[in-house]
Amino acid sequence: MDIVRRNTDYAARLMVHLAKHYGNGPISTRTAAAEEQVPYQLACKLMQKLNNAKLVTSCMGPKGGFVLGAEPSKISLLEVVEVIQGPISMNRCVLNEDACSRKTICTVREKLIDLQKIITKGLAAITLDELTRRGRSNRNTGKRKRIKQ
Amino acid sequence: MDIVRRNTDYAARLMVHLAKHYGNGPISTRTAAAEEQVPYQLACKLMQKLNNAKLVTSCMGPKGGFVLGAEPSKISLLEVVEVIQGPISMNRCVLNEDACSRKTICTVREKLIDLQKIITKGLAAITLDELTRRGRSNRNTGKRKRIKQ
DNA sequence: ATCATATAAGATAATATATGTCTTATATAA
DNA sequence: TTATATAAGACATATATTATCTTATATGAT
Ligand code: SF4
Ligand code: SF4
Repeated sequence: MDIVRRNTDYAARLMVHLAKHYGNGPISTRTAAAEEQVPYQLACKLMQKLNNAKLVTSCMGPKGGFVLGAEPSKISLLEVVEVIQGPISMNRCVLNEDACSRKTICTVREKLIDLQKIITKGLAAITLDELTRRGRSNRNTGKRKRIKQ
Repeated sequence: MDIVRRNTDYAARLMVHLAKHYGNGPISTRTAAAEEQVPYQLACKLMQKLNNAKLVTSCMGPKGGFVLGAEPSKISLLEVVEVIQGPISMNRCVLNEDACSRKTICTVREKLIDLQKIITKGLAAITLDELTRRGRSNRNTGKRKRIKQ
């Protein structure tokens, strides 16, 4: 099972789509879903969730659609993940204090808590803003492979 | 759904148990399962998987059981995770090159690949060895950064 | 006012995955 | 030979995710 689930991936695509068109008025779910290859009915449900969480704002009626709830640079991938699939959980004992009776004698738990923090911070650092920038977004990671032959 | 699944958690407990008794001959699954509060039949299946992966060695017959396949300091939590639940996958496109047709135009994928590497390295850095040491194993006051590249 | 378009909400079905249990076979020390 | 323990895999159950379907509601345009 993937950490980022399919629906979350769909939602991320839709959010990036909105980010790309930020400032140009509402984008209908139908067109966003079509362009981002997300099943339309599913897209509707996902947009509802995002709307409830105020990550987007709905505009009903013809010529309606959704607009980002904030600037692309203010919305992180972590927020999308948490809205769609809930918080990241390294193990059941990490979020739920009394999920495991062995908590007090367990040596693994603390390690997993540390790791979870790292993951969460990593996702929080990815903004929609940078996800709209194609090709040049990883210029400062020292990674540059992809030199065309 | 938790990143570390229940069966993996069980397996980790069993492995830590074996690590605690490393050098004292084989430990039967029955006693390990009882002490670590793992359903016996499930424990058998998990030990089989660990055995196939050479993380433990089986000794059949009475007074038999399992012994770690290597020193506790040589076995990481990552290995246990991968044997029981398969490799960590941030998203389906990360491991499976052709899981998504959008791969070439996707800005999210590279970010997730980076994150996955961090998680994997984090799990690989946790050895059974340190999981046997109880009572605040991070004596250097919680500042465990430096995940080795 | 009416209509076409688009969101809102939630029930339901279909899949996929994970977990737990059971049965039978096999190896080996005592 | 026997008691103990692993080996292997079928089977059943539980849970979670994904997809679809239906009905209701809001709103701009005609
Ligand atoms: S055994 Fe430890 S790591 Fe596993 S669920 Fe319990 S407290 Fe968490
Ligand atoms: S859209 Fe991007 S991140 Fe999502 S599965 Fe496809 S390649 Fe991976």
